[in-house]
Amino acid sequence: MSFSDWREVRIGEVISFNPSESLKKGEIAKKIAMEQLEPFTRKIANYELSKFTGGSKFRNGDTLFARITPCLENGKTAYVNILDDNEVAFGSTEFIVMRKKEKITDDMFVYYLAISPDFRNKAIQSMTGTSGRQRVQQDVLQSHKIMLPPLHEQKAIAATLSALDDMIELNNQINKTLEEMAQAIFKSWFVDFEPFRDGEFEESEIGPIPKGWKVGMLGDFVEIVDNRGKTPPLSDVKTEYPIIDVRALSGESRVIDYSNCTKYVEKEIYDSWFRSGHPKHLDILISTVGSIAEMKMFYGNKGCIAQNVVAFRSNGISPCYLYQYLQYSKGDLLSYNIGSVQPSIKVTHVIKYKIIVPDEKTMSSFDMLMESISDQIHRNANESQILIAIRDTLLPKLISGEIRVPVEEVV
DNA sequence: AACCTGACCAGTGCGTCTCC
DNA sequence: GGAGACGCACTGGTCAGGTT
Repeated sequence: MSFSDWREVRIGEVISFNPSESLKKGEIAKKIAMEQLEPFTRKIANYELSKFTGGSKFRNGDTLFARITPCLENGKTAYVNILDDNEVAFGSTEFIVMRKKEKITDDMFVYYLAISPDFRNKAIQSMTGTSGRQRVQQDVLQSHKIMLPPLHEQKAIAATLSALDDMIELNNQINKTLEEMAQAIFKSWFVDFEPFRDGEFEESEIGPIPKGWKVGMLGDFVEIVDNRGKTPPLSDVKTEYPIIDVRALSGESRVIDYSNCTKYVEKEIYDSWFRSGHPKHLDILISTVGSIAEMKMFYGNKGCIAQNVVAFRSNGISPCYLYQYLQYSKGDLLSYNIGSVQPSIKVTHVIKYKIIVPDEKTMSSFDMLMESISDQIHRNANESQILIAIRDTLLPKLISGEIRVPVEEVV
């Protein structure tokens, strides 16, 4: 293969920016807000139906490119595929809409071009504006020159990257289903007591429970690890000891997404500074300020908890049981909010929360069931991290032609 | 050592101004 | 009059440092 069929073009010649679309004021249409874009995620998580008042307009196959700081830097770029054919939707005024040109560019290739480091860096360098609200200069992007492969090779490049994104999305979907299953089983056993219906029940301080079970305070079944409410001296470079802060606890999955961790400490600080210790495998990390009662299971053994995060280490009950219990009780935990300016919960209050503790046999069977689900979720999340790393390594090399994808010659 | 407070930065929607 | 540019306002989240 040669480069003879790749040609130098200005991006504006081969991609339409903010193509004209019409929506009447007040018309109900699908709206995709900035918050619905996840960093470096192709798929759009959600949309709402809303009256059109203004903003960017787009169709299926378009790429949405956040142009305002810090959304752009955070990689908020997405590919629209949640609309019907010929449907026009609208979104944040801070999206640049990028659309393929018929027979010149491929829509999925446009998306991968938009998330390629070269394009993103050009966009970030072009940003101007005062009061800290920097925005991309669209004309700089349009006049930026790239080497464009022929259409059939664009499709091949996009298909390669797309296959990886498909697998990542599938893993996420499987994990979502597993989480729902785990919660449904928990509810059936410990809220509705379905498997124990035929047995004897006895009164407890929070209602009837199967005979032989007990009710206790959360604090009796967990040890608490926190970091004294302070921030340790941080490392200038990425180390193997990330600080897990409130932000890292957001998201639906129980597995921490370490790409949300941006602060690290040196080994020396990790070893000496945190007097109450570090989270251990299967501890449950919970946020106590801001987005309160967000929780994750901690897998592995490296990481430090930030202030406003505490670790619950189960003591005498199964960690998976504790996790499902806390997830189910999230509403109750939120009601411990004492913050006036911003939400906050105190551990000293939360540990008084009353929980049901089943007999050992039940606990152990539940744990066996949950452990396999929990392990699978962890494995899938890990696999996704690896796929993301592969995609991010391949992407700039494919877009620039450093690595070529075999394609059928087209006559 | 734990708790509390307020400063400050980040993230986002909205309103207004300007230009075509 | 419509669309884009751009500043403002508000909320969320982090963190240092004072108080208990």
